[in-house]
Amino acid sequence: MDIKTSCLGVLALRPASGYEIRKSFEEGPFSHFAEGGFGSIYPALGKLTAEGLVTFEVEAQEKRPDKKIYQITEAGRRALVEKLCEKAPDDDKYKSDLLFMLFFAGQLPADHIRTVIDERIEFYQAKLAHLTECGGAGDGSAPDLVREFGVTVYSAMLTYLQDHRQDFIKLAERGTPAADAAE
Amino acid sequence: MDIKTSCLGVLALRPASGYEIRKSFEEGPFSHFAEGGFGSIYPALGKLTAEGLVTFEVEAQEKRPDKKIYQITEAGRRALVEKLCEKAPDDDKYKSDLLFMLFFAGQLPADHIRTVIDERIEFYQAKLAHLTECGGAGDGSAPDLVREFGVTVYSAMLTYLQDHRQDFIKLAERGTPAADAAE
DNA sequence: GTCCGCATGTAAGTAGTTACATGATTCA
DNA sequence: TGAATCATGTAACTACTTACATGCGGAC
Repeated sequence: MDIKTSCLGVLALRPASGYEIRKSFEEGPFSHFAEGGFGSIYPALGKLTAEGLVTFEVEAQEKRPDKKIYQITEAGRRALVEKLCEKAPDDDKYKSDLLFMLFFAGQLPADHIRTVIDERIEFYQAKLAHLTECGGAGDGSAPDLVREFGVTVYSAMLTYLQDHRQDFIKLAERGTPAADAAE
Repeated sequence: MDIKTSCLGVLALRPASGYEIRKSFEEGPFSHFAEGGFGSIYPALGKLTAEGLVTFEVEAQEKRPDKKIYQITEAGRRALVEKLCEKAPDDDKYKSDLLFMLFFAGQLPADHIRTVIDERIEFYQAKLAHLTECGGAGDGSAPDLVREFGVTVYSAMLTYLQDHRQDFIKLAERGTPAADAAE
């Protein structure tokens, strides 16, 4: 999702500063679909303000730059709904750099394959742990259902990687050219 | 994966023209991780040629622009391996516009939710059909294993959507604000 | 005493998308 | 007759990333 809509999404839940928006991209419920650094968030908030989709209040702080607390406006909520109602493109075309790499497992060093798979397994385990622990009580709310989706997908990928880790490593050790079996 | 590496990946399997590379982004085994239109492919091939990573031969055609058949060089193969050995970033952070939208199911029209979910279910079914029918014979090659990964992931997402279609539609009908249950 | 968290922002650069430009052939 | 496939490419634009700029306070 584009950065302006992502910011609007976060602000639809509660007012926040640019810094807090960034944090919620990393930790909160939005960490599964949004991303962006300060270099994109601050300009985005500026544009949203200019368009009247958000407003902000300055909270003075000692020894730190003043904090700007952004709040979504009614127009902002309408804009968010409008954006979300635009026909969803074929986003979830599953584009994965890991898969791209594994496709060429036969031409790559076995050590590299092993390392990357193990790192990814750990990553998925951490994601799942996070999703499970901080998860809602299965209350059927939208955020909870979306969380469950994440659990489903990450579990599937984790299981697959664990089951096929050895297969990929063997391919790398043997050196099987990917071209032979390509469609 | 960036466009230059994607092109190199396709050419590592067989020589191809820019037009054919585009097709393989849509249909071939690369359709799960690569994408890009002519506007990015042709400039990328130009740069790869300048860097000596690919070469091309012109195949004259009547009544059509001459076809340029690109071929990967040894340096190109080395560059591909090098690129694939660069530490894979946290790419597979599962970023999904569908999930972003469903997170706000309570604020959106039920019709929209229904349509989008149904479209996505069909999309996954088509993907799975394609992966199953044109799939390798379970020969354990890298492309085959990667195909299997695709089947695993798409199946998981399909099942989830089918199981929770009604839940999301009900949320939209009732109008449950997402904010209430947010982390 | 060095790194991390808090807090904002700008400037330059990269990479990719979209629209345009051209044009024959084949299929419905 | 209209759309899709084949075939290449450029120009303008959009959007995002990375690096820079500043600086206190607290933890290790």
